[in-house]
Amino acid sequence: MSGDDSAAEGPDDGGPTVDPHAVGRGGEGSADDHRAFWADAVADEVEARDPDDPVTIKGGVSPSGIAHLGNFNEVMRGYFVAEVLRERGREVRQVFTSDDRDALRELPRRLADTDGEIVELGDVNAGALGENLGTPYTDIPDPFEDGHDSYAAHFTALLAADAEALGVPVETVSNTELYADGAFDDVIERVLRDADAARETLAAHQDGVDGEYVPFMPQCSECGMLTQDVTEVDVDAREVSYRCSGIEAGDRFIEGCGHEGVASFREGKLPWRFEWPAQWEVLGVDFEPFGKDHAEGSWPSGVDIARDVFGSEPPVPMVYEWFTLNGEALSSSSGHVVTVGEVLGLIEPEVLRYFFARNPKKAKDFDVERLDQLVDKFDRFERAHFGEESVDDRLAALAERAYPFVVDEVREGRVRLPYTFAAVLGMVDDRELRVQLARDEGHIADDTPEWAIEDALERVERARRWAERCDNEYNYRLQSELPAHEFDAAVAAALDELADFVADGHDGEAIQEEIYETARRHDVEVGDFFAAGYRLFFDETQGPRLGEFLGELEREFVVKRLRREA
RNA sequence: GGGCUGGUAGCUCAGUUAGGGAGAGCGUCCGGCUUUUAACCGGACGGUCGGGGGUUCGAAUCCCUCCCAGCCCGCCA
Repeated sequence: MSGDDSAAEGPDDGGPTVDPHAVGRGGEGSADDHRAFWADAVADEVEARDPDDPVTIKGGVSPSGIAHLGNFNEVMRGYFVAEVLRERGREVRQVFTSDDRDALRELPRRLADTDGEIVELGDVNAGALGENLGTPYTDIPDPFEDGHDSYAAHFTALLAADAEALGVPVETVSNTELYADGAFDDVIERVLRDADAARETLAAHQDGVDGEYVPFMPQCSECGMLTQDVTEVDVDAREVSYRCSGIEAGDRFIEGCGHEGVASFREGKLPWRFEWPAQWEVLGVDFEPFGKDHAEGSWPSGVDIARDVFGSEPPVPMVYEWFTLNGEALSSSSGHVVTVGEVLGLIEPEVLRYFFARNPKKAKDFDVERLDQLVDKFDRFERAHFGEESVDDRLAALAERAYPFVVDEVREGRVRLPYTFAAVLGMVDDRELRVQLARDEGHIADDTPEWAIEDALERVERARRWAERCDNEYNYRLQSELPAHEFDAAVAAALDELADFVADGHDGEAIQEEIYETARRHDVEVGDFFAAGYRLFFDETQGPRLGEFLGELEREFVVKRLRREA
């Protein structure tokens, strides 16, 4: 049978809904079934299958390089569904497969070291890495030589650390270990014993699958490369004979060593189209979210392979749209990435979890320059949950339902400093000064508990880092040393007079007023005088509201600085 | 070329599954905080809901068509 004749075998044949686009978008039920939170709609779908406990939710990626924010869709989309199911009394196991028997096919332009810091390919031994093209990630030495067993182990460890930082209890599973332990033996046997049926099923979805096609890729015992050149299959002995002839990688071909040998089922891998449904089978997967790249190719073929070859039902699927980073596609290989570790340096974990709680069907941009907007949105979401802000019904319903899954603990009385205000506070280092400024602005009250103040100040450090990273209009620092600058006579005289005023002891509001007055008395443009003030304290021509700011600083310091003495 | 998804205000998005008021935040502008300088408050401006056609008493929402973007249609994952 040729692939073209099988168009009628759509993925919707003979089973429950497997349209991956439909799930998470709501059901076809009555108005009562309408869900404010997509994870509830997905959980409905999972429970409708009446799965055995524990319900298993899977995600997975190849550890091909930096685990970036986009990869965390695999973790976070599953996480929310897991949490919803747990709340409904289900036992849930969330696993994440590191698809680490995949072969390195391309050298990524950028990598991440043991601390998650991004480094360029040139900073590691790229030549040594390049010799491993075509070899599974678990058989490639860790380029950072930091104690991990392999390239795969290095990057998988980073991803696991990021998941933990986000507070997601996910169990990482090494695909290579599943093969090595024989977990795949039975499914591989089934595939190869009925290779014709396997071929036929796959051919319906993929061109170029002919009678020669063997759905197993042995690993060469000499050079470690994977090969597609299987010369003989011995299903009973559970081994295949092969010739190491090399594999395709991207748009080129990597030559093998030519060795001819025999590999067991544990010494190789299934091609992806079979491996994915094999994972469902072996791990008993009930739900799996995946990116839109899998929606049209791998998913429909996986459904048919699961049903026709393995005789089992595929999991509940859900397609998520991809994020962009600053308007452009994330790409591990090109290095246009941001890691969870980096992001958590800029926003709180709950804000990032909120980012993932939003509609998975819509492409979202993660715009670092405008993180303040994301944080503002989270703050609104939080206030909506506590009924502290009137919002439209939709958001209110979402906030009521989803908020508890976004935060570690639902706790009233939290203080959230507006992000840009937190960035303003980041212009000074002194903790007490930050607190005082926040009090003046009304964000902290007399009866605000200490824990809430501590939590609130966490955001200041992050907003400070954001201002520095973006080098935006909040990236000012109070200068501890007197900036070198010459002022003209009128401005100098005005500054001296303002210094006297401050020395007399006035509050911030009065100082603000006096700045205007002083400028006028000396026939200095108000704008120029402010600029002089910003120059003295920030070595810039702009800054935060100056009078109030100076009113909070140590008086002696302000006076001396205005007199250009220190 | 075929298929799938998306396109709503300057920006980021909600609303589309189930037809009925076009919305939010930010930005901008104006005003307030006793007198331009970013934090706080109020108000205004702002959209042919990608274009066109159709169904309907009524369409951002349903149907058709076209345009644009991403993805898939690899013995890649």
